Amino acid sequence: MPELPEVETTCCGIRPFIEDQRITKITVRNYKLRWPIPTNIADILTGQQIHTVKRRAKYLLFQCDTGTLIIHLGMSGSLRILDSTDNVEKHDHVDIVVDNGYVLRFTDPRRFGAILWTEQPIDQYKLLRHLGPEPLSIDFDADYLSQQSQSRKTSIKTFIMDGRIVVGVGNIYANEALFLAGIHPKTLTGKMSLNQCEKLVSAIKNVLTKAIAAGGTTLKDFRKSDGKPGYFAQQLHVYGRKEKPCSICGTVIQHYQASQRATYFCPNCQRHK
DNA sequence: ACATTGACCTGGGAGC
DNA sequence: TGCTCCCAGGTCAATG
Repeated sequence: MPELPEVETTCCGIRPFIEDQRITKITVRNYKLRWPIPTNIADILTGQQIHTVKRRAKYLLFQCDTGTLIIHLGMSGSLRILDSTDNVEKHDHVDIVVDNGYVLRFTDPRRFGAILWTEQPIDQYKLLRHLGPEPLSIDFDADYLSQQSQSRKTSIKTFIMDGRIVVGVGNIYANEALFLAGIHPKTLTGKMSLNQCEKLVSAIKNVLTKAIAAGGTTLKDFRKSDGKPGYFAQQLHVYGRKEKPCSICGTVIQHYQASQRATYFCPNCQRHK
């Protein structure tokens, strides 16, 4: 589910309640996520202080005294701040209680999420080591995208969803960014002009920034840390709009499957070049 | 080295 | 009402 804007929204939402707090209790109700939660996680973390709460790609990173707690929301995960551990529901897998009394609760129906622990420097950790630049950083620009795209042989949509190229762009925002840039999703990366790369980089930064401002996109499961949905779904131009008219030109939005991912585009606004 | 596919899970909606 | 099938925001690991 959550792409960069949803993870960023979560990060900013929980930070004021969690940063600088000490962990007083951890309850794990189900250890089986994408990878098993370390069985000794409560022993390791109880009593440790959380110094910072940060986001890298779609990972949430909690820098503690002796290492980093890593949380990924997978497809259906969310983290909420609660003021008690009451009303535990079916998919509420983990509670982290801190000494101001608040509870950070991890909920994830599909259990594609992950909760891990490492004592390594975080950028050397296996899952983060090969990640590309943050899309909202100055390192992600048209020259970079153009340079990376030359040697590769795949579609531009697959390319911008590859975390080794740029992080945080999932299926929703890949569709939206290509629409905003006027680029057909099947365009081969090697055929991208520098001008197209410029348009695409701006479109990615633009759509992610606006989605963060709206609190992310809630299609189904995503909840902000206060339990409310994000409102960016109202601003989607193509994602999920199969057979509806394009909001710009009225042409019917087309749809196809590409490596098991739904792809949506306007055949008029996004012509093959 | 790169590109593609399968796998991991649950729940909701469509269609019969 | 109930069953079956298909689909969903991610991404690693295995395969070609």
